[in-house]
Amino acid sequence: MTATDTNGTLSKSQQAYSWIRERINSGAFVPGFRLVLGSIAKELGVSVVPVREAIRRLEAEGLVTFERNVGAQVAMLDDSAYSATMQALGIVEGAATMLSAPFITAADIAAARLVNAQMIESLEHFEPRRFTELNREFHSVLFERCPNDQLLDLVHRGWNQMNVLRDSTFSFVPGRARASVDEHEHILKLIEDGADSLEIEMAARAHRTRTLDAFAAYQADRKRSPAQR
Amino acid sequence: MTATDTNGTLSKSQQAYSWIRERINSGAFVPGFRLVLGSIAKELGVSVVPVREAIRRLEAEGLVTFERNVGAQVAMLDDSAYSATMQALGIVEGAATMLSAPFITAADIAAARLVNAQMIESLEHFEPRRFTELNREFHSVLFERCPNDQLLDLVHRGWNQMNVLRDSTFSFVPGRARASVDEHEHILKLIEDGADSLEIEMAARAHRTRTLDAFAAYQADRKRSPAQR
DNA sequence: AGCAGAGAGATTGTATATTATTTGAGATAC
DNA sequence: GTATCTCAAATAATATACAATCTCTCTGCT
Repeated sequence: MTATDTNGTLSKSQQAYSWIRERINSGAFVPGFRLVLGSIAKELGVSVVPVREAIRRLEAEGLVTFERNVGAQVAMLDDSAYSATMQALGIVEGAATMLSAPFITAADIAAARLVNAQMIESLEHFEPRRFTELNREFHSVLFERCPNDQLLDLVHRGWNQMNVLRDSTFSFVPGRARASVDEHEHILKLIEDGADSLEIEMAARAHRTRTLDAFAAYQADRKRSPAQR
Repeated sequence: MTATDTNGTLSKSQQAYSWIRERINSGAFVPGFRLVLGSIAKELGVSVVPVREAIRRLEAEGLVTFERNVGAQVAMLDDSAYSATMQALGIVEGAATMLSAPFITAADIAAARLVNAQMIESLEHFEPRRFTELNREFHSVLFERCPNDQLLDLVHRGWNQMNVLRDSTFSFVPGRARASVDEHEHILKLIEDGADSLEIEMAARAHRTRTLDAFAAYQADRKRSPAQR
């Protein structure tokens, strides 16, 4: 019964939601792109109401901004918002990792190491998108077993918000990639050794803090010489 | 009320949103209450679409649950969801307090102490709702100066979700109230003394953890003797 | 060059039809 | 006689089409 309700009959608003979300995530709708209700409705072959509802939902998730009587556009995080999101994600994700730790199996760790190895490989021919994918896959192992659904939800939200603007910023420090991979291994080791929960949490958080610092440095550098990117 | 500031022209969906939200917060719409689109629309004198949008927004905030072709009802957190929310809130709020600490002024601390004193007073003639109000007011001082808006938003979300079900659960441990007030003072003192940021964070988090423990104990007790409450 | 007004385009809201779910009555089987 | 299954009617959500309101832009006049 619940199996069949999600199958063929998918509510049009949900359909619209998935459709738009897909485009945002794939980068077809870049940050700042204006989402016109009528156009989307016509393209999807539905009315404007479901589209509107879908957009409202995306707004609540922070993927879309909405202005009264003006319309919606794909969220565009400026540098400061990006930093804030990253910091918040670090806090939430660190806690989720800490809570997950007792439930992470040896198999999980092995899988994570495999992903990490792929990340190292991918450094040869660096492709930002692929690296980001792998990165998310790795981190998933760290927090997916978190027994607190509420917290886990916050983590997912944070990741999604980061994804919104990744095209414009994720390649900001190629030099950071290598260090990132090493930190991954460090965190894995802590979990494997059954380290103190606070230590695990802070290691996971620091992993983001360092990215944040690298970003700030890059940002300052970019300001100094805006020409050569 | 902040009611008439941006209004004059207040979008009907926003109007509906505020109206429903008000009722939920005031307890007029108790957890589990069924929100029928048509009825609300008629009572507000608007069409069903704005109401629907308002409810979708409340759903995104976690205050309302929505089921396809069935309808909406005020969210009802069971014990486990309540615990999870509380734990997540503790984590997020603890971090927010930690980040706020450097910006908290002597005046802020004085104000917080005043609120705390009122909480002690209110213990004489204990009124759960008043106590909850004061509690939120106190905690606001601790995290409102948080420079990270994203994180602050998560804190607010958490508090609102707690509010949804407070009527049914907040009076669960009157004995906890006194300890809570003492912990408040402890946190204030740490901030005042410029304690280590991690120490502040963990003190703030522990404040919630203890409430959580008390709740678990109460829960177990209730299971043992469900008759006498 | 700068301001005013008209018009196009997009959002917001209403009325209405459609679709899905639930509920209750009646009939049949045990 | 009770229980269960089926079918129909009511109820409520979902989607469409239409109307009205607002915003932004482009053009023309001073």
